[in-house]
Amino acid sequence: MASVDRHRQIIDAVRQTGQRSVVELAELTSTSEMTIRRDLEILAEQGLLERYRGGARSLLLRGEEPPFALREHDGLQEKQRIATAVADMIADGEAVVIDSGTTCLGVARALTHRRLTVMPLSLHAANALVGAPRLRLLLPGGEPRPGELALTGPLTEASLAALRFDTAVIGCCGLNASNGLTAYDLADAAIKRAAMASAHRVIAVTEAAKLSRTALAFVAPASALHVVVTGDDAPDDEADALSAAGVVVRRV
Amino acid sequence: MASVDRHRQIIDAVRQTGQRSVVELAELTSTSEMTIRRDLEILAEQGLLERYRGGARSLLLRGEEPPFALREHDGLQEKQRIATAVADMIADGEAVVIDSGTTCLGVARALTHRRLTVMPLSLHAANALVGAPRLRLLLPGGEPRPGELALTGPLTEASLAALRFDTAVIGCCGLNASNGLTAYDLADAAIKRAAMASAHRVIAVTEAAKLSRTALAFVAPASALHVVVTGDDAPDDEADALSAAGVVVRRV
DNA sequence: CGTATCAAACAGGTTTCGTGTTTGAAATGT
DNA sequence: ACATTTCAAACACGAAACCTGTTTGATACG
Repeated sequence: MASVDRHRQIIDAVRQTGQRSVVELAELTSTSEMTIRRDLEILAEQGLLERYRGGARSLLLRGEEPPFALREHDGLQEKQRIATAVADMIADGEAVVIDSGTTCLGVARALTHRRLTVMPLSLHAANALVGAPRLRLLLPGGEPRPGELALTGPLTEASLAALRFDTAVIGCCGLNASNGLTAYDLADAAIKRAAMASAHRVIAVTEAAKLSRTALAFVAPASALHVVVTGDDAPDDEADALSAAGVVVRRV
Repeated sequence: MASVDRHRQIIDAVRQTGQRSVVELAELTSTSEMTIRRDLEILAEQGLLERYRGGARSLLLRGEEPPFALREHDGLQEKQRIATAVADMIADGEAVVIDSGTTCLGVARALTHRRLTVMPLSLHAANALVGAPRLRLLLPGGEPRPGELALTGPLTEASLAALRFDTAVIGCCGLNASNGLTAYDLADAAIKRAAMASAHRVIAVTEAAKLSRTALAFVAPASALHVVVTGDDAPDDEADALSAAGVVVRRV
């Protein structure tokens, strides 16, 4: 996993100053310039940065969501704990809709060997679940957003509107009692709302860090959630505020 | 690709006599019994055969469709030629629905770098198309059938019913003038019909071998097709019969 | 026109994967 | 109950794939 670390190093360096030269990056990572060029080519392909002659500039604007490929390796343990905790809350035979995002992908993986009906809202989760023998996999229609592979659009909303689930597992980009559940992407926000409307019980999952964050698109007030599963280092005041809004907060 | 060939050898041997012992297969492939056991484990996982102590028995019944993993490596060149021929028939800007199956997967791959709106009817094709920069990818809902990953069911039909395409690329398990277009799977047949109904032009793709075959589920008469693209070793009489039904036959 | 940057090709090193062997455990048959 | 067969796990070996650095000739920029 040496190359992955270097990629992250490059991304961070480029984001820090907006742009970096190939020579700088080669020095920083103590590799050859050729390796840096190959890395930049890969990262540019993923849309993480823009290549120009002699270097690269960042495409990650402040306040924007970092891309899936990066978030996937962040806080793995916390996500794992959250995922198993959520899996324990779901009973065999239930029909579950699982939102897009890395935390929800973890939940999907934790449900692989269960006997359930599952509708994932991203192709990442769908791919993780195909072939699961006891699982009934139901895919919504829609347009997969590049990278994230989250399904959005009228087809997705129509698919959700046609179904009723026992539980919705919703990810979020920001969540707190005052601003409610928020997302970076407007289309995503609409889908989250639709998924919540189609489910009897709503479980929100989020790393502790997101409790102090608020994203662009408002999805729903905290009171619309039944359970929030988050990390064990979630601040007490936020947890209390959510509890006061009638939400069951589970820190794992 | 040595192991792939051995797997095929094993499958063929097992299907030939219904079942084979581990010792027999080890001798036949001139490998160790341990390797055979590992192979059988893999193949059993794919649902290609059933393991029992000392050997394995075939699960491929006569007249049933061989699984995706096997067909994928069959007649690669013919499929490639068909795929490029179909791609040439499609103009930039069109909206295209692409059926499931290995031949259609080839067509999807051939369209990767085009400027089109594409709705694939299988997750295999969907995965091949995500990340294509100029492509607008539209996914139908539905339940992915294991292995094939073909999307079927009411959600799929609803997605298709809501849209109108310029071209439908349809695969088939059997096709000839007298029995029309046929498929192995009933649910698949319904989807093919829905896709054809939603498209202005219908292109059927099929290896030449399938022109002399007829599968269980009737989809549509040959006259419902506008173009058939097939291999260059397609028999003249079948091609003529299709032409007589008003279909343009393209042999590549 | 000179310099910097780049992409392709080659070579070395490392890692991963597949295979074979061994060993002890489990299952089957007598 | 015992002997035999079958199996799975562990280890070791070799081949293939991958990553990286260097070289070289081409291309872009000032």
